[in-house]
Amino acid sequence: MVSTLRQVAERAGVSVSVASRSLNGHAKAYRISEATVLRVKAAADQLGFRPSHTARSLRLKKTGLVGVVVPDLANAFFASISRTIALAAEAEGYSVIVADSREQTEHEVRLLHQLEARQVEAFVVCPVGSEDAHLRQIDGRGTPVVLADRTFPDCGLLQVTSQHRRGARQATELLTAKGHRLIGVLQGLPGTLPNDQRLCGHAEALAKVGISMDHSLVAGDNFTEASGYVSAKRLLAERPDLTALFAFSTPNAMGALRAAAEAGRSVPEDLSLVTFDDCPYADLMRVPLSTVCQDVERIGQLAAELALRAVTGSARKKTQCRHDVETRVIVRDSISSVRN
Amino acid sequence: MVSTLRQVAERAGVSVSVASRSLNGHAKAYRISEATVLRVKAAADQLGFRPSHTARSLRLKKTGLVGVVVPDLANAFFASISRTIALAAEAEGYSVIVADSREQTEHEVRLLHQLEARQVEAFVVCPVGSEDAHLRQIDGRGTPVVLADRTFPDCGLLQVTSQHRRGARQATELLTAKGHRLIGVLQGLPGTLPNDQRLCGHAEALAKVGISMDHSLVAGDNFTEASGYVSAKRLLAERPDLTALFAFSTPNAMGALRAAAEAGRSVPEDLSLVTFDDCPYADLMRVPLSTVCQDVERIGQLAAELALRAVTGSARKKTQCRHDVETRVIVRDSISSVRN
DNA sequence: ATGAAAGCGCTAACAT
DNA sequence: ATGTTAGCGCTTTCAT
Repeated sequence: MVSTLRQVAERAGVSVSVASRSLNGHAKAYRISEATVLRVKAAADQLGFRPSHTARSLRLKKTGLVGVVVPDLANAFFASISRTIALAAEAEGYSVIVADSREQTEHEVRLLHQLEARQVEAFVVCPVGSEDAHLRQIDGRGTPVVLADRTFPDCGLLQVTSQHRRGARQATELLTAKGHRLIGVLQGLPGTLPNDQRLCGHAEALAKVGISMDHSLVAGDNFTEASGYVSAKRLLAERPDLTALFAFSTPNAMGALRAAAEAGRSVPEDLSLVTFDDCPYADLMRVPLSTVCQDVERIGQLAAELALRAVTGSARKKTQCRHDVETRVIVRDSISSVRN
Repeated sequence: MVSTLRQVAERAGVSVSVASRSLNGHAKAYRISEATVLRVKAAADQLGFRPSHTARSLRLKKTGLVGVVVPDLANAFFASISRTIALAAEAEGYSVIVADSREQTEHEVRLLHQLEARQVEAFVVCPVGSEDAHLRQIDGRGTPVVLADRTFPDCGLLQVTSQHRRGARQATELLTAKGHRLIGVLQGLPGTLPNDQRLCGHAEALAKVGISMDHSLVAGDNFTEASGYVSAKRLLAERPDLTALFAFSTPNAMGALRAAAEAGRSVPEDLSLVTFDDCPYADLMRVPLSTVCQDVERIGQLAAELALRAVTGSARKKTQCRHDVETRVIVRDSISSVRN
């Protein structure tokens, strides 16, 4: 704001158009003389000229902004995703506006609209809740929306998530291989694709050892620590015969750990635990959890690419709108064999 | 972008100014009739009108943007600060652009300039390195810069940080109270105020029990896990008589934990450890660390307030440009008594 | 090789 | 009570 293009032009003794072109590297395209270009550039940095991104955005109808909306920026998973997106965006000259929806749809909607008014060119959102109408609406209105992590079944939007079913199957297999047959599930938000796919995977793994899933062994209503704690507490009380728990998120698992401690069950001796997704310093925990961890970097990277591509790219190819990133099994020592 | 104010005005059969005023609540100030206002509003949402924030920014010379630059968004501490700032900013109608400097001054400078060009109205930065010239320069150029966490001695900028000296004194006292006299220090980045103040606090606590600080017991060159690991490794090898370690950050402490394990020293039995700042799920770690933890929420909140105030507020009051947020001692069990 | 001028969408004097 | 108009700072036809 310190100085405008016009001032630069005046100082260099040229018109604003020449100044603009010189500074934007359109010099040769407009056959502007070398000398002039130099003169303009000199004037520009004498004045400490910083082109107004705002004015440019208005003129070009391109803000160079990407909106990222996550449920909780303090959660390592979302912080990491945001970071990756920020780095990827930056590499393409974009900036990222982050917004924290505090796990509430109401906020999510408000923030989305706010950012829409700021004319972000694309959204990456890790949605809360199990409704996607508002997201589809925004996308339909012209700002591409890519969903990351928490996606929805049958939703036309671009989506990046993990191989939940396969991952969950592997997780449960870790348990069944050690003889566990009575496994409690601490689920996340029902109705979301990650949750429901993990449920499928779990059922598949159980089927392999000839048992069918008992829905009374599934508890929980969100990916939060509170949900994990409450449901583990309940499950452990109602079904003391459970030998293992499968937590659908790190916070769920942490809640379970606390509930287990309170119930006097030590992990892994009296209770095995496996979780979906990892957390920093997991190996330094009292109970290093065996887990099926998501490739957060890759998810963020891919989401950023899709978002940026949707902006610059031509037609939206509906082919493969969902990307399932590979998960990785990490065996630590939260699982013990069932004693017969 | 779908529709402009002009279209709304046309549809409502009024001029753009009336439309603008009606929509912005300046109706009564301009004595616009109730009926007109209603007509305009109706037209607006029939058209799904979203005022262009870009155009408004240009006109008002106010972008409503705050730039947040942190060394590593995946680090829980910075993620948390960013979150708090985002929430506080949002409450005032501002949005936050986050940028990750990857612990490198070079990137920090580049990002800062980029955001400056975007005309963010204020910065909150957790700086990397021990140079503040570029930050002062930006502030001098008109965009208020408030430093959070990593501040610098004698730097005219607004700063929010913790009571490092007092906190460090308390941390060391936790150790000396248990009889520790040979304490290794895993420091962060020398030259930064947090680091140097913590060193002072440490020395003070030692002085209280009649010993003076031995600088050969201080190692480390950054707040990273790598620095903690390497320096702990070295210290433990060179001075096997050390009975305790004081890590200046969570990553430093985690590095120390790994180094200790490799050196065959178990914490707290063969080595006590205290750290500055906390981390999520600290109580669920194998060794729940005693710590002096920072009030991240408060730091973020205060930083956001200062930044927002600097924008809206009148003259920059130079009085008290540094805010030292209280720390809190959390005793867990990483400290044992020295056996005599 | 350079300039004049239109206009992106909005707000706020300044008229009526 | 409502309309006209001049910009905000920039890019880009369209002239010359």
